[in-house]
Amino acid sequence: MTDLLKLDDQVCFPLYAASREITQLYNQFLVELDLTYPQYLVLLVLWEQQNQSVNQLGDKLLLDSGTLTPLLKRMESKDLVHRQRSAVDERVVEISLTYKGNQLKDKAEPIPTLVSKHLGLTVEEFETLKAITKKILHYRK
Amino acid sequence: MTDLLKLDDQVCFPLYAASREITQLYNQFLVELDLTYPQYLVLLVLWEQQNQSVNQLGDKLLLDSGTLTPLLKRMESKDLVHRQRSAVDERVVEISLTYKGNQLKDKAEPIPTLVSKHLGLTVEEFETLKAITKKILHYRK
DNA sequence: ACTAAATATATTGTATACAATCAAATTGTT
DNA sequence: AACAATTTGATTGTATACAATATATTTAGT
Repeated sequence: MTDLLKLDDQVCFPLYAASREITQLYNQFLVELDLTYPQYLVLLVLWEQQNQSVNQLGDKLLLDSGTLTPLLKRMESKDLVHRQRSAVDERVVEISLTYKGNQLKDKAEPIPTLVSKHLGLTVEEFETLKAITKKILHYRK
Repeated sequence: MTDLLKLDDQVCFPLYAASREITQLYNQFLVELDLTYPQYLVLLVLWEQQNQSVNQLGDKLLLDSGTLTPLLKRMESKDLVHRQRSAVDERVVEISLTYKGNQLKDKAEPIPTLVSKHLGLTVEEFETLKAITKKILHYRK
């Protein structure tokens, strides 16, 4: 039987390495926009819905406040987002896009296509990969 | 047509999130062995071949010295590995397993199976995921 | 109204990642 | 041999990740 502890037989390692690989690939394009991949993800979520709490962002990106708070502060210092305490509930911090943050959407538009081309996967492979990784995420709690 | 910038349509985000998810899952089991997931990966490689340079580890794990050097020093301080300059080439640092690092293999053996069960993917899904992520890694240069 | 529990974010501490730079050692060429 | 180019790790600086804890606020139960 195969050795359970052989690096080459594990699924988790290529997944882990491929994830880093793609992040680096994105970063190559994002550096022109002075963005990192996680910052770009925050913008994706905000472009879909202008105003969201830290909590809502964390739910969608599966990131906790220990990651998001400093990340959002860096984005605020780059004038990409506003951070403001909710008047209704003082515990909530509302994140909204600045003009600059909004404007970046056009420049970001071509990036997913560029990344896809670099990866060289077929359409079926993309769909399969998306389906399986989403299935993994559904088993969390 | 679909919005290219919708989070839910991107492949890269579920891959990124699933990778973090699996790392956390591994860490839940590895914390008993006082290991992190990247440290466990280093041990995987060393269990296959007792003695390797930092460079060889980096080639296999696709990590650079900026990550590996401090990681290996932490592992050295936990008495899991030895770090020693090569006598043949003084630039090379040879990493070898300590007795303790060797002994951990038995305790680590059941972990991949436990993780697999938690993920709840079929055998076909595992194989497909492995194949696609490995394909992604082959496009690096 | 009072107070315990729950919620939302922030902080702290540790551990990756990785780009960029540096330094030492080795190799290749003349 | 002399020396430029290459190789190998280490270092520095910045940016995630995330567990654990802390703090402020709100909600719920009596």
